Amino acid sequence: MNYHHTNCDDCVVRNTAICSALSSDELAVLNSKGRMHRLSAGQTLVWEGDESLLVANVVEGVMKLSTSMGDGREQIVGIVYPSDFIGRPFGGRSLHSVTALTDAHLCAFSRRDFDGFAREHPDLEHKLLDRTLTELDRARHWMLLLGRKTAPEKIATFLLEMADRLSASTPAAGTTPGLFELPFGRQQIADILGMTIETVSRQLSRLKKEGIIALPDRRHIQIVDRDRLAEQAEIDGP
Amino acid sequence: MNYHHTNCDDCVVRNTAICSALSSDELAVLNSKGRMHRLSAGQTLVWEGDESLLVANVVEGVMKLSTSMGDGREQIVGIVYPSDFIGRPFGGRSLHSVTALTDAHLCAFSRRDFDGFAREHPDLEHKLLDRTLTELDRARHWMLLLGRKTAPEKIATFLLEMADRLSASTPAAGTTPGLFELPFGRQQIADILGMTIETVSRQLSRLKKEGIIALPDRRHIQIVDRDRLAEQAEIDGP
DNA sequence: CGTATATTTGATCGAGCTCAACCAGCGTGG
DNA sequence: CCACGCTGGTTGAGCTCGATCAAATATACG
Repeated sequence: MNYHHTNCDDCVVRNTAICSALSSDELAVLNSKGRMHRLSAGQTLVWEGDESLLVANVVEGVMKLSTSMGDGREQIVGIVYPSDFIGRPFGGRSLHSVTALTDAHLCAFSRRDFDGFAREHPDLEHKLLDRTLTELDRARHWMLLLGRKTAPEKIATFLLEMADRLSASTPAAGTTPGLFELPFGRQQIADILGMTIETVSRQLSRLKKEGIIALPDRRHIQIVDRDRLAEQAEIDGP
Repeated sequence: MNYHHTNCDDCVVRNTAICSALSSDELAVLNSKGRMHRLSAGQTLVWEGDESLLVANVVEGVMKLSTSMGDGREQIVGIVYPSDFIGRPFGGRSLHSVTALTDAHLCAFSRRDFDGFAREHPDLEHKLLDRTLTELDRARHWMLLLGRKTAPEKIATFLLEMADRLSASTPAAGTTPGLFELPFGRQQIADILGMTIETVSRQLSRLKKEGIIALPDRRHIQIVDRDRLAEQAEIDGP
């Protein structure tokens, strides 16, 4: 069996996802419409251009949002972490694919059900609005990186952002500071930063040689000299 | 005098801006908190990093949202047309500057007033949410262009998008089809597409030489062969 | 008209892409 | 156990697209 109902009381994102806008009673109603959904790494939940049929909260795992061109060029346009919301409520079709990068765990709803419920619960819509505004800020900020930063700047910015985003979720906090596990391979880093896999690899090798980072294995990065990395990111803003 | 109250009944964006969610009575209340604000071309309303103190509907004119780096590199992250909403409601600071590209006409509110009013009017928040979701889709879609498209593809995509966006607003529809007026100079096109002014100029010259577009003057573009232009844009999606 | 500003065009350079070989880890089966 | 192949990552060599530097031309404006 691939999905089933669950009790929100046990939910690890109960207080961080948009559900936090709801009382226990309201949550019970929403819960009756939702289903737990498990995805394995690499599985795609929604394809670019699909009609938007479902929305979900991410409970566990990391996902990517991506668009691609006819010839295979791909751009990752968003990374989604636990307690984030995915899907396009209120009509329309999805303009990007949604794919699991790790095994993932979603709390999913049919868009129809969710739309109806949301319209009756302004606090929920408010939370969603707040989140969407933040995502929009984030996306626009990333446009600066894609349009104007050089390869060294892109990599440095990326590593700093990942360190912040993943430090919380990484294993025991007791481990080496600055160490984290990337939920993606080199090609995906390239697709996030708008460059090629070779350039990503070369830039990482360079940072390693310069002693700014260490690369314990394919998937782990350790930031050794955060200050020098920040220099390379060329902090923005006038 | 730079701004004053106005009557929403005469407002040209009354039925297209988020105000369309409100009844006349509600609108009267909101109106009492708002002020008409005029900006001249080039004026900046909000600076990157500023605390978010005001929000507004654009009534007339075109504006840009932009972020920039210490050394002057700039990326335009959004273009705002009449009936669009600007500003960052619900706390936080603005991550991008907001600047008028043409003389503009805003219906502005203090963020505090707006936040309070919005929270009491779910329909207004809903409209805003819908708009924000659309903007987020648009921004993410643009990330594909910035990260993965070549210069010819960027220019072609840009011209097609501008033709669609501006055809409505351009003077009498009776004019030559495919002709429109750009509200920006070459440097701004470059800052939208993440390239240099020289490359923009060269690409436009090439399209002209190939007979795909005509350039009546600095600010006007006429699309002569839409099909061939669309070819060059390399339509995306798998 | 003359001066400041925007745009085009030309010539050259180099960051990052492409093509290609190489290498490390790792699961499979002889 | 070790050879094998497979996937994913690294490294090298050369080339290309778009950036940079520089100059010429067009347009606006007093």
